[in-house]
Amino acid sequence: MINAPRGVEDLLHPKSFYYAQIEKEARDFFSLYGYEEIRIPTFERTELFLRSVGEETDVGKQMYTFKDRGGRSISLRPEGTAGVARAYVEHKLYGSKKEWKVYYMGPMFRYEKPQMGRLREFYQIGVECFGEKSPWLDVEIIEMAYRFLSRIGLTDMEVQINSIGCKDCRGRYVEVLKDYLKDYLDSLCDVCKRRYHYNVLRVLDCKNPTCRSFIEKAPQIKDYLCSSCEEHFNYVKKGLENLKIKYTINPYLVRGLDYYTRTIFEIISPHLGAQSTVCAGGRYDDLVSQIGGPSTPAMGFAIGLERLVMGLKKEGVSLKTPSQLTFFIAMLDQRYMEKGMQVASLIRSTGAGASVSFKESSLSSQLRQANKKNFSWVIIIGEEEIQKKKFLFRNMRSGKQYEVSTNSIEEFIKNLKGVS
RNA sequence: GUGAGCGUAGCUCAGUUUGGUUAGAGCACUGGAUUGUGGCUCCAGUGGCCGGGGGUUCAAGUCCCCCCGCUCACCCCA
Repeated sequence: MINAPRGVEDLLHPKSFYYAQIEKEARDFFSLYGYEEIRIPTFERTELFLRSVGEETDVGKQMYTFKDRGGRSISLRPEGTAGVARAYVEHKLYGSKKEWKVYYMGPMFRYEKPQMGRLREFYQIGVECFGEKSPWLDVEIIEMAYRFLSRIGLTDMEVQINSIGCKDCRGRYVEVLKDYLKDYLDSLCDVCKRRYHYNVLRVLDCKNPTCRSFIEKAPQIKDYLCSSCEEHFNYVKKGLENLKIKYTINPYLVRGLDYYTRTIFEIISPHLGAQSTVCAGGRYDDLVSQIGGPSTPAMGFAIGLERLVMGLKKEGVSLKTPSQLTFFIAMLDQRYMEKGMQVASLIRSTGAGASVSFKESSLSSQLRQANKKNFSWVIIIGEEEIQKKKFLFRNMRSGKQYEVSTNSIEEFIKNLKGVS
């Protein structure tokens, strides 16, 4: 018995249905904002991801990386943004002066130890816009994420925003923060001691109570933003209020990567444990230049499907399967299979659903099956029906039965459709 | 990478503390009560390498060791 590798899962119904439904909704909804779908490769040159995440060493270790037969280093995409940015540069879309608005969806891969809401293969839906620096884009994108999640049915959400400034003002802030923490370095937790050196901003979201007490009194980035970053952030806040999007400013919200600039945001679904971020996004004005394109402002977000579905489940939201006219064809003997298959075929040609009972079992059992699976109608085929050249249509809601002759089946179904 | 918890029927779990005949329940499935009619009820039945291997013992689901897997948390989080 060969099991699936660690950290991957089969998506069975109803989860597969949920994913499909959410993806369908995403296509419809994002297009209302003028976004088009892009399908990017599931693997890229490793270098692309390494360059997009910066010099960070830990991150590279969490990728599925291998050499192809030509000796090139290839990695399965750990996220969507880098690939989209690469496509933007490769197709020279910056030439057209217009902003480029795209969405994508599909599996991502990270070699991590699986835990709640975190798998090695996981699904994301993402949105990116290139070539627009206006804070109003930030507002629209946050709105789009928020409204999309509401539309799917998530109600318990918290929108958190923050500005981490640009290279210049963040650089200054990092120095100030380091200077402040220097005196407490010995009291910080072991993890923060390390973070102090390689990514001091990460100290800000440490959960350790002792660290927290120092963090609460620490200087905050909002007081160190340069005037244009501050102005940008003010527009974002005002814009969100204008659209009645409730948000909280989380001064400790940070990002591990250094291509992020200015606005960053997360949408949290509480009661999802340690992995409660359903949607994370932000502005990344430095990414395109980092991977070799012309300096281009950009902003986007990604939604994690497993967490979204978990959130829906916790809230008791269920996405309804569209009610469909469905027939279950029960046979009293395998001899009538040929007839049964013909009837099923005929029914499907009218656009209604039909399932044939393949197994030989009692009529009781077949009706039980049909009931369990929520069929609205059962067609019974037995000796009597064959003799009379009529089929017995049983309505599973009312229990009423109708004799329908072979050549009036289509008409019968047509009438049913008119009613339902 | 670190730590903790768990692994018994298709599913959810009891039984493990204190070793003792043939390993249980509920749900699901199949049949019957109803010789061709579902849901409710009742009766019966199918279904287990008790995660794998080794050890202790007259005897191991139960105790000991190793391995594997799952889960949660930490780390990390694009």
